[in-house]
Amino acid sequence: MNATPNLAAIGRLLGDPTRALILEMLYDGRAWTATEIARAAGITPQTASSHLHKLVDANLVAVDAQGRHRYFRLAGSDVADGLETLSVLATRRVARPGLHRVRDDPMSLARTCYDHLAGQLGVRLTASLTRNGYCIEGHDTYDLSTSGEMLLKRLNIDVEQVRKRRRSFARKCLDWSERRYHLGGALGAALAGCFFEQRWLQRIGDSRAVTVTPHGRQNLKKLDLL
Amino acid sequence: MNATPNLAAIGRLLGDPTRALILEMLYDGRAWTATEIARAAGITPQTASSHLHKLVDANLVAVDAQGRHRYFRLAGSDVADGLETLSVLATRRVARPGLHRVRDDPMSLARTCYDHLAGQLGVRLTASLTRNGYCIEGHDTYDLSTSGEMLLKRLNIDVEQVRKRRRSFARKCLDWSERRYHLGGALGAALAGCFFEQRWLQRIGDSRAVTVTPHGRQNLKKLDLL
DNA sequence: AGGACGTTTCGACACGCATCGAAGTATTGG
DNA sequence: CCAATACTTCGATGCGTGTCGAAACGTCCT
Repeated sequence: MNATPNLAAIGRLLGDPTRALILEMLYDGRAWTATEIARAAGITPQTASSHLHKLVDANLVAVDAQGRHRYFRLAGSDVADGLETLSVLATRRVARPGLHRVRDDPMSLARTCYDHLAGQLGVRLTASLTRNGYCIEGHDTYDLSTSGEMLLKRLNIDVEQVRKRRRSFARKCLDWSERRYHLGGALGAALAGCFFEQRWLQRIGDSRAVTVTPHGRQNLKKLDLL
Repeated sequence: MNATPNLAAIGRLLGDPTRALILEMLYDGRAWTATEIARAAGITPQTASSHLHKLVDANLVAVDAQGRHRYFRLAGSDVADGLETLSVLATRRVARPGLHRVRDDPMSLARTCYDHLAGQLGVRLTASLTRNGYCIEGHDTYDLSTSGEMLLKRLNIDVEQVRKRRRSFARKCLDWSERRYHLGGALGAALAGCFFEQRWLQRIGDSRAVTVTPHGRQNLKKLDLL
């Protein structure tokens, strides 16, 4: 029998450039129709349909039928986590210690990783949180200090509510562009959600890339988070 | 630009059945020559060589040259971790809640996951450790209690030494066959190493599968770990 | 009911790539 | 220095599968 079941199968599934593109498009949790995806990927709808159903069969993608439209979305945040982990494996190919070039494209500067923040912004925010003692870095997680709880209170985030979620509270998520950890889990999602809600951050078009608004920069600096 | 760089590339790399087989063979950290791998995989040496060099180019596999022999091994434990994560994604395809059939092949019963224990045995040991209060389960990690430290002392494991390692101390590793967490990280490796050393466990042939020796079963029961 | 639109199925084609035989390059041992 | 062994390179072959056109199927709107 196979030691790692269907490893080849899942690899083949992710190995097609078009399917990888589709997964990237679904990465942030939003749902799209097959035709929209086809247009974005530069393929015909029937090709997109074929790919999407392979992904659905593998339970990586879920589909919601609404009338004649079918909305495809990632089956869960764990799929995004898995893909992010895989991206870390992928960047091993350019791993040259000491030769780390800073990249300045929007995606490397700031992006969403499913529902929390990644890229230089994500790593920098996380560093600020630990530097100011709001978060304490563990081996695989972060802990929230009492001052951290107060910070969240000031941001109108209900910490108890966040802790109750059926997922990791504050996991360390490895960043492929920075090759450093940033804050993920329910806490990371809550913070990112708050920033978007306050219009401190906004998405660049329809991509995963994110910019800090002037208003947001001002407030984040005031909190010594930037 | 690509959001998840080379996702398709790494996918294609893992997507070939033969390469997946090779990776499985290297999974436990041991090193093999191209010819040995070719024989095991049922392919010619030149085909194996081709595959191995693609894996080396991607930094997933490292090679040690010794005379006319070249020993290929996994580039690091993080590669094994990434592959295990991917296997979890792969098992989504059969995820039927409530329909979990117990599998009784050796690989599902007990195996190594790089350097710690997985399968039913790994999950069961981990459950015993937490049940007896030796370990406390966190969101992404385990913590060692004072009674747990004493247990390790009885097993002649130097906890301080293990803590010093540059890797997660006691991470939760998700098991593809059990779909439950088991103990990984430096602590998991130390425990597994101890058990092998004492001949409480032994490998089945050259596979990742493991059996508990009668002697081992007796001692593990005495410690209330089985 | 009929037209429009989104989606899926089918069949044909073409490209990519895994595979192997043959030959070439290292390294060891006599 | 030559034979033996391990490994690599090259070129040819064949299979798998991503792709799209054509057409069928559902659903919505008028």
